[in-house]
Amino acid sequence: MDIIQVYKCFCDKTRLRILNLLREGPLCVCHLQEILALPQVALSKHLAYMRKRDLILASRAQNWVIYSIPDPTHAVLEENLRCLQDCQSDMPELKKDLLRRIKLLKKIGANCSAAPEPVLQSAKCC
Amino acid sequence: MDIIQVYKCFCDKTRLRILNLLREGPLCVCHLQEILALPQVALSKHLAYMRKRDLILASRAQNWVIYSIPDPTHAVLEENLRCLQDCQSDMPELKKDLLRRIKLLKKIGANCSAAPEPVLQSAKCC
DNA sequence: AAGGTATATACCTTTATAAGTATATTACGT
DNA sequence: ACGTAATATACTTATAAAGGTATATACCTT
Repeated sequence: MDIIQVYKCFCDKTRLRILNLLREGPLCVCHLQEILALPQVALSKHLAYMRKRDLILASRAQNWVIYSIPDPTHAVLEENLRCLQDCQSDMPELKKDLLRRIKLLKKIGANCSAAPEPVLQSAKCC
Repeated sequence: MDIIQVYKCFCDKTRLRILNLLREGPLCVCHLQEILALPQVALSKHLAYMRKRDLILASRAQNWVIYSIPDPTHAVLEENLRCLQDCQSDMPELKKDLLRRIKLLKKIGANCSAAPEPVLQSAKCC
């Protein structure tokens, strides 16, 4: 992993918000979309950007794509993901996003987040 | 300090090399130039880029401008500067730059690096 | 096969960045 | 005042990135 590419991923607000969320656990695109309240295409492109640089991992589960942070990761990435926690005060969005995440997961029963490859039986996302 | 601006500074190889050097102590532009073996204008622009974002500090000493990393700095910056040490293996240039720095400082007597505002009496840089 | 939902890609436009050449600025020595 | 060294800025060009609109792909349900 190229550390410059890691920094490139971190130098955009939307990507920081995405990483901040995935740090807590996997999420499908539609949930990210709901939490971040951003257009689908914007999200999709930022996700592709980070996927291409190996910061995040996509796995398809039926109709949905679940994004997550791969487990054994680079030290720089690890450290900066950890930093995101301390940056909640610098970027109020981060804190709000996490609250919205909890709220959403409570509402839907935490399916997506709990398992990296959830078994979804209905046509409803989680 | 805006953490996104910190990451923007870190996502360029030349800037990483500059920060890696300044981490060890202040340096004037001409020494940076000698160590990094890059055109003056390139250096000057990257320094301006980081100066504008408060990552580095410029202080004039006679004919020279000494760059340094301000002392009480942001946690994210602090952490990533520290990370640079561990990234020596990821980016071999970093290690080589530090060696060239030592060599240069030995040659000139470590003037620039030792004092943030060195007293230079001759027209020779350090 | 057909239609719907979820996600990704193509294409366009605007803005940011990087690197180069030339020139300006600042401070020094004479 | 003049010349010179050190550094910064203006200008140009090329490339990357961000956001938008439209469209394509993948999978599911019927």
